[in-house]
Amino acid sequence: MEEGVERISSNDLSKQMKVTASQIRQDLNNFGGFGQQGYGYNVKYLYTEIGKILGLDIDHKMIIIGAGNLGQALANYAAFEKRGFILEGLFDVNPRLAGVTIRGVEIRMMDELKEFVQKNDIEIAALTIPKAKAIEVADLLVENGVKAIWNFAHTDLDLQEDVIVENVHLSESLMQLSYNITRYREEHK
Amino acid sequence: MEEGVERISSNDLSKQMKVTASQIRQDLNNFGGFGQQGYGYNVKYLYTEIGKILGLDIDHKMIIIGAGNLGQALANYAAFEKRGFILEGLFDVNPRLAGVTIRGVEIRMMDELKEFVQKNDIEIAALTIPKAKAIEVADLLVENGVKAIWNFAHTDLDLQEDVIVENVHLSESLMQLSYNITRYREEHK
DNA sequence: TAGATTGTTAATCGATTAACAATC
DNA sequence: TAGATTGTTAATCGATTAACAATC
Repeated sequence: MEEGVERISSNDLSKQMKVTASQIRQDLNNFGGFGQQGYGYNVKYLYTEIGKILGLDIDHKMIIIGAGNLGQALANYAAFEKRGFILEGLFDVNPRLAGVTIRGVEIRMMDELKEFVQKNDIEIAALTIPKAKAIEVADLLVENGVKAIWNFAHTDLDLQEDVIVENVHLSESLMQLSYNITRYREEHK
Repeated sequence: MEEGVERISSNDLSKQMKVTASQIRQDLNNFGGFGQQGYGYNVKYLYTEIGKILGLDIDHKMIIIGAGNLGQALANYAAFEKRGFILEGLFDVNPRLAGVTIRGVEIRMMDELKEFVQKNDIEIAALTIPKAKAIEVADLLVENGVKAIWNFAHTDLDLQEDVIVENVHLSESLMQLSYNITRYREEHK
């Protein structure tokens, strides 16, 4: 779309994405028929439809718990807003951060969390706090209506099954990298 | 191991990990036989062996390019050292950061990068810089001996196939979460 | 020796790929 | 109408699960 391409075939997509054309057609058809025989897929239309599948056509109110380096990094990442993720607040325990704003969003203290979540109908909470506090904060969030947790804490959360949890465990990602280095070395020695 | 458990059966592991016992045995046996009939798996031994498979028994020299919030968050995460990932340096373009240290590691300017990588035999580089610079910096790193890139930039790197790339695309993770919210809603409406 | 539990083979299941009729 | 390319069915492949003989 950025390159101004108007239509694309599953075959061309296949080359760019390094998956088979068959799989692209099969997968897209799980969600509906977005193409047209003899024509291919209209890029703009496909983009919109995939956005709908992913829920990017709807706004999601979000807060970040933990305004340390990682929390601030997330808050500064403007592209989230573009995708419908609206940052409503940041929370931390550090009183030095009270009232500081990042991209216009205020950092609040943890004792305000409960009321804030209820009043502002927060849907998603990003958890960038230490392991020790993560489980209890997650419980509090869920009790007060949060539907999904984006979990950066180095622990697994065991929440009721109607709560969506998306884990980002950076140490696992680094171990995956390390495994690939090791495997590559063994295959080439 | 943290709970002082000495031995464990594939069946008990299965319950904790939410995969079948069969799969645990099948998967472990891809890498060798780590258990003993009638006994199960020795927890400490299994931990060590999995560490070896992942390459955690060997030290990996690492640098971080980009000392913004995300780069600093990574640098502050001490648990990496424990797993053998040794942070040797941080790099940034911002002259205000020159000479600042994080956990004893100095932030250097980008013009020192090439020489530093060569002299210090850097194996892994974490890339926490904007998209626009990522591709060119990745090329420079690879030219000077870096074997693996931990890529946080919002772009895919197309490097020679002997370079290991591990992508952490946070926006994809957030879209996955959004998809799960959407899917859950559709299943329960 | 009896019981437990692995390592491994065989059976099943699901996901990927190939093929092609439908249709723009 | 001819060519292109989808949507979809059928074939293949690989991964997961079940079963059980080996053995601690």
